[in-house]
Order: sequence, then C-alpha cells, then structure tokens
Amino acid sequence: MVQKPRGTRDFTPAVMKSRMALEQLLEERARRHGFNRVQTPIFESLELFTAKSGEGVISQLYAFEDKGGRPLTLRPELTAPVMRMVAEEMRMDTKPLRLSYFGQCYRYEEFKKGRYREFFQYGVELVGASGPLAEAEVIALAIDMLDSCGLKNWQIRIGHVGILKDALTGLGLSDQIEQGANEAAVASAMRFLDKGDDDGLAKLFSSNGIDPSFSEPLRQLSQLQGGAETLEPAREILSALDGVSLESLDELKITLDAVSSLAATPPSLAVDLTVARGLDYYTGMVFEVQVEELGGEGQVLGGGSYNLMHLFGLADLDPCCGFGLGFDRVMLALEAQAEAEGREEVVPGQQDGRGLIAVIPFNIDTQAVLQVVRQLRDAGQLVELELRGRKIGKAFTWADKIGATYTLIVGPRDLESGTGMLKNLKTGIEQAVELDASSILNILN
RNA sequence: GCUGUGGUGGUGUAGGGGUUAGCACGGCAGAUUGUGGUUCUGCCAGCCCGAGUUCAAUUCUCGGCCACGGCCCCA
Repeated sequence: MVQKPRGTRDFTPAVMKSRMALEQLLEERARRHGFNRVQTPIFESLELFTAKSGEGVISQLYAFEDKGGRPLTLRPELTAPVMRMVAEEMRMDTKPLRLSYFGQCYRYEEFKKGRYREFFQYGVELVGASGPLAEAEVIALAIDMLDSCGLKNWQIRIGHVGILKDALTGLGLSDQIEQGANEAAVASAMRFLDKGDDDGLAKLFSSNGIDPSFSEPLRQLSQLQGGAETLEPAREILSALDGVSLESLDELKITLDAVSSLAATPPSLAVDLTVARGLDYYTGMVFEVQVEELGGEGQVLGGGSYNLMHLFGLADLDPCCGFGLGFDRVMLALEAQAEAEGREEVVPGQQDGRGLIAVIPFNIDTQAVLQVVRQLRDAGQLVELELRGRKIGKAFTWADKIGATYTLIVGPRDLESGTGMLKNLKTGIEQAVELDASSILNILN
C-alpha cells in the first residue's frame, strides 16, 4: 500500500478537533494584540532563503526547478516569506505592521518526535517599530498565547544579544567576518560562552590580542541565573570593564518591566544573556520557550529582534521583532499534559457546545425528513442524517458511536401525524415533536 | 551525520522452519422489522519488501523500506 512520505503526518478528525481549536485560540490572542493574519505561498524562490540564511541551507530544503527552470523550494520557515511579502505588497501600509501567520513548512531532515519534515508554524512579526517596548509587545503576546492555551511547566528565557556583543566589541573583538573565517570573532566568542567552553574563549581572546583574563567576567555574566533581578549584578560586571556600553542592558530592563505589566506571570522566567538563537541576524532582544517534558526537542517558541528588511531594500524598517511558535510541539506538550492529568479537552474550548442531532428515518422515504434537516442546519444546529437505512436498534448504536446528543426518529406513524420522536441520548428522555425546526429548538433549549 | 530497538488483520497483541497463524478491540450482519450503549452467533480482515540458506521461510541471515528512541544540528 502506498504510504505517506517520510516525515509527514495525517490528521484524523479527532486530532483535527484540537488542532483547529489551538489555531483558533492562537489567532484570537493575536487579534487581541492587534496582529492580523497573512498567508504566503507554500513554495518560494530558492534565493529568498539562501539570501537570508546562506547557501548552506540548500541541503535541508525541498528545492526543485519548475518546468521553466526557475529555482524554487518549499518554504522551510515563514519569516523570510512574510518579509518578502511586506516588501512586495505592503510598502504603502501604515507602520508598524502587526502580522500573524500559520502554515506548513518543510525541512529535509531526519524526523523524530516533535520534529517532522512537514511541520506547522504559527508566528507573528512586528514590522516598522523597534526598541524595548516593541519587543515587550511581542513577548507579551507569546506569553499570552501559551498561558491561554493551558500549557503548563514552560520556561521562558529572555536575553539580549547586544549585551554580550557590546561587551565583546568593547574589548576589541571584531563583529565582521574576517577573510578565511566562517564567522565573526564575536560570534565565535558567543558560541563559546553559550557552551561554557572557557578554554576556547581564552584562546580566542589571546589570538585576537586581548588579555585572556577578560574572559572571566564574561563567563560570570553568562552564568548569571534568575529573573529580572539578575540585571543588577550584570550591570556591576559590565561597569567594571572599560569601554563597554550599558545601553543594551538598559533596554532589556525596560522590556522586562513592560512585559510584567503587559502579560501574565509565566511559570518560569529567566534572564539569560547567552540566549544566542544561533543566528547572526538577531540584533537585540532574543527569547525562547522550552517545555521540559518534550525532552531534546523541547523548544516550542523562539524569536527576537532581527535585521532582515535590508535584504529587500527596506533597511529603514529594521530591526523587526517576531517569534515562531512550533505548533506541533505545543500540541504534543498539550496532549502529554492532558493525558497526565486525565483531562478530556486537549485544548480549552475544543468541544462544541452544540449537541449533534442524529436524524434517523425509519421505514420511510428519507425525502420526507430532508426539510427538517435543512431547517435545523439553517438554525445553526449540528445535524447528521442516517444514510445507510439501518434498522432502529442499529441506528441507535450508530448515533451513539458518532457522539450524537439527540436522535430524531421519524417512522411511518410519526409521518402521519407530522411528528417525530426526539430523544436525548444522555438522559434517555424522549418526546414527540412537531417536525419543524422551531418546535425542536424549543425542546433543545 | 552518528547510533539503539522494533515491524503479524484497521488497532493492540500471541506464536513459531512444515499450524485451518490464536486472542482482544473494531467494522458489517443476525438473534431483535418502533428504541441503542449488555449478551450471544456469524462474517470481514494479517505475517513490510527483496535476496539468500533450506525439500520447505511469516519464522533463520543479509539488504532495503517503514516506525519508535538517544546524540549532533536546528533558519
């Protein structure tokens, strides 16, 4: 039998119920924060992603040529397409733009739990406003989303790449990529700090003519743990170094203060100055969210301030701020937590308050019930019509299995009197009703 | 990129070099042509693919594919 391609998934109706509820919940939160949904193509020019992330990404892309020989690829992420769209369609729109998006992305990688070749990303971008308050708005939305979807035990880590970058350049490291190197000295240093590689850092300092003893205060800086209160010791460490700017630290303080006003208190918030996100286009605040029980693939959200609009000739709109939310991973975490707590609803509000009405024509011409089926549907009810001509007993089994709340049986005797038997399957109470929507609705309410 | 474990009806499983390949759930039908969720009966439906060893392979060996994990990486 033909199976689905590796790394892809099918979503059955039962699964889609909670996925759709989550999407709607995220969308509702985005709208409350002023963000509006956009959509871009599933495939884009290959160049869009090589411009953003370098040629190296090609190995992980579903890249192909169309019949005209144009180099294309399935999109591996959504930030670049949205930036492209802003440059192409929205130059004249009033700034800032608050955009949200949701869709499939494709990466040719080994897949495993929480990591698929086709995966779903929800995200937002704030374009045309920057600074600590813009960053706070974005973080606040992320917190609001995770809070409202009922996720528990998540940790948000907030940092600012400017702090370490300022310190390192202040000490004399270059933030430019030297000839023959594949990354700037500053980037190497940040990687060493993130990994706790003290020797590597000291060596790097020496080879750049910097006293290796300066690696010590930086190491202390990277090891600070805690919430907003860690900014004070950080300030002391940085103040002791000559020529190091405190501007980024001040900005982060403003951001954190604003977030505490704008959003609920997260289960765990840590200031982490080594959140690097591994990306050189991040310029300011960066943040990410982990969920412990997902293990190795536990990052469910990540974002920050970045410079990308200059790639489209719109450098004046840089930096932008946004985040991507790993929809599949949030679902996995919610499913795991619902299971652990014996919760029936994976996503809050996924169950429709309306009860399904199973309409069962019994020993009559089904045509006779179609009018009332339509009326009920027009009135907003969920109605399923029995189509297999089941006998009465089997029809009840069927109604029960599809999760119906009510059955409406119409047999020959009913038809003569223009009525039907409406039964509540949960209570077992049954009564005759006129075969028109308003009579039935009266009983339902 | 490295690596561990596993693949038997739709699902979950038992078994095992020669068997009518067992069980449970499921689907369909009947017992029960105007009231279901219990019970009973019947039916439906399976050894991932290829090569090798063998008189004989679903079972053993190798390869592939697929699935589930752990590292590396992760725009």
